[in-house]
Amino acid sequence: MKKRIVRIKDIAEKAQTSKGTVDRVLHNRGRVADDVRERILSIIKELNYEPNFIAQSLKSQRTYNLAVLIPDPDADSYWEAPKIGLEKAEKELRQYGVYISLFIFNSHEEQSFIAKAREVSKEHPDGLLIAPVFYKEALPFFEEWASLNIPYVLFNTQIEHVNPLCYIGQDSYRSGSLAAKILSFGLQSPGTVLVAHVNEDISNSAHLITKEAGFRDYFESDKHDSKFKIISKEINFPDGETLDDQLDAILTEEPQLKAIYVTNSKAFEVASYLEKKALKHIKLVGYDLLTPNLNYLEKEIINFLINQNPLGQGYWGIHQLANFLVFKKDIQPIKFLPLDIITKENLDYYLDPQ
Amino acid sequence: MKKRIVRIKDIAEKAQTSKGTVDRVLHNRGRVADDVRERILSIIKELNYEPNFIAQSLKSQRTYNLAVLIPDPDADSYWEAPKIGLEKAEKELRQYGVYISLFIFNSHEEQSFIAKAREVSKEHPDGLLIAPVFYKEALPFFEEWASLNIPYVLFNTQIEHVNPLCYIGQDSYRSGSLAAKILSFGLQSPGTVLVAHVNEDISNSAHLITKEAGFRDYFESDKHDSKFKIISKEINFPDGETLDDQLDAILTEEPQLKAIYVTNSKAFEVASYLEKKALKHIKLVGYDLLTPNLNYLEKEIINFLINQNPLGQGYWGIHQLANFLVFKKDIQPIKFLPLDIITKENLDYYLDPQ
DNA sequence: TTCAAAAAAGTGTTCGAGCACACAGATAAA
DNA sequence: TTTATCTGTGTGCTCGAACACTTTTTTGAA
Repeated sequence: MKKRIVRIKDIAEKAQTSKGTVDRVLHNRGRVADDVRERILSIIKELNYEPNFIAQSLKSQRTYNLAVLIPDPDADSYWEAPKIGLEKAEKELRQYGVYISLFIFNSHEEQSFIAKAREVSKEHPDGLLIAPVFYKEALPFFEEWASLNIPYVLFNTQIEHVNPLCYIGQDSYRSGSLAAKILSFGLQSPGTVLVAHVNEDISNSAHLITKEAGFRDYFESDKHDSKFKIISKEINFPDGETLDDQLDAILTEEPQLKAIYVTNSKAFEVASYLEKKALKHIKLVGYDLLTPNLNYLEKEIINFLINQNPLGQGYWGIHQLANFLVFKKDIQPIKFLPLDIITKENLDYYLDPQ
Repeated sequence: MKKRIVRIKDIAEKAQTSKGTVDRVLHNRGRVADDVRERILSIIKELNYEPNFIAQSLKSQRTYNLAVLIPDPDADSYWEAPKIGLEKAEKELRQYGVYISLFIFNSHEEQSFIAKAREVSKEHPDGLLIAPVFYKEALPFFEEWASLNIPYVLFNTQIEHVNPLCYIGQDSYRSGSLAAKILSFGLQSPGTVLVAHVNEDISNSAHLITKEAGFRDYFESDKHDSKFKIISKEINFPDGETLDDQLDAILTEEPQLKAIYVTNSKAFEVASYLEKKALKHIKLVGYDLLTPNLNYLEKEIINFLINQNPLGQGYWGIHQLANFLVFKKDIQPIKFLPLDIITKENLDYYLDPQ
């Protein structure tokens, strides 16, 4: 039951040498006679030596400055959750010398992003966690950070053809399929299903396209034999106005509308419309546990929400950087977070996880 | 950003005394002159001293032997997952001196449980994680362990009127409501719904009763105006036989059967029947990600599974004991794990969590 | 054979907290 | 006054790994 913990000293004794030499073998520092190196290496394997992480971190005392580049949570409350998550991770990791600096940009101004990204480069952090909402503007910086040897973790938005330490977020395609599964479970009679992209610049948001593809493919697979007509719309409206007119138009065109899938966290905008018009029979699925969404989930106007776990994204993003920098663990290049299905009945457990 | 870490030595210097004295104040060990104590205490507060946990655990070297009392995973594969979870926790906590001893009993023999529970008492572990499937037999032991000052954590089955350090598991009532919510979302036309307790001694399983209550209350709440008839049955059959006859009988009696809710992990037994008889229209919801369940989830004969997260129960059980014993944290008496809704599309993320 | 340079191996200090022990000064008992 | 006892305080070693520094051994050129 109690495995004796193996120390460097134990290895040294068994190899009839000193801890200094073992240390040199372990860290490839300095020269060691080949036969001794071999002997030590085989003993390390035999005894299954694992460095005492506690002693290691007590000694080293080094600190890790991590930068975080995210949109302003005050402007879009979606970003509050990642911030809470990464602050939680920082608290847990502080004793290992991990510190976080926030670089907050305005999610509506590319220039603000660029300015903050420049600041990050200037800071030379040991690692970076970034939500690359401005795809094109971010590209040159990825090269810059790579050449500066700053490992970066992407979250929220997956980007191809760059080489992050790791991506953290959801599998968008699966996410779309899951939404389709839920809605099709609740739909018996034939009708129309709407995929709504609300207030989102589709050209810069590949992941929404991917969600739609997952959604459509599910309904178009053999088993549904075109019982449902899938349409998709971009619905954009300025601050202070509503999407009532646009949804009115859609409903006139498609009176058989049975369900709506909102591809981002703006389901509450649609829910507000459905409530106003008392359209109880239209099923609604969306994303994210924002307060306005939760209100409509409680009223069962939104039937299900899929949790993208933004808190977890921030939390795991920092932890992945720490796993790499502090704990020297190997990092899987993609960490997909669970697609949690949330409804009124199980909501509580996802609001303040762990 | 970087707060300088405060050491005992810093406090000692500021109080113009030695670290030994500060140490005595911190641990109420030995005598210290009142004025010096006051001075040190106020400086500790002022500098916001927090002991360096890493140095602490390096020094102390003390080990914690935790006992785990669970049914045999080889006999009921449900118990494999908790075992994996607690082994994972042990691995993470080994560097803090945490060791686990397993006490495995036969889940069909009370005597085997009693024998193993006695062994636990003899071992005098520093803490205990227990799945109290034999309610009546366990009661006297809880008193014994309390008097031996062994903190114990319950998981899987919640028991009233005993005083564990904490309970880890699901809110059974909510769990039943959630199952009802899912099924009612998928049921449009009126019909009968069956609550099936498969191969389970109801008299010793309060949590299954609670699940049924949550399920019934959901359907009986105002909004459903008795569209559905809820019946419940205990279905028991010996090893090697099937429940075909009993389900045949139920279907003859209730030809309008639209959905089945299996209250434990045995949904696959019902699914096997539905597949054989090609009863595709009957919706089925059950618990737990056992391999046979997953097969039927894949085929969509089981529509949804609710994950009781047995792996997480083992994992968090050990972590709660460590939080209490090693990290001296306060423990909430109940830790409800999320009610995860699992379907074919999001299954992957729950199979090997974290 | 000698000796300096290079190679290899060994020693000792450090990180922060815990704890055993040593030691000083005060007080009391003989 | 001497000796014992009690308070209060300070010192120094320990945990395991990292790393700077020292010492020993080997090598090869004169």
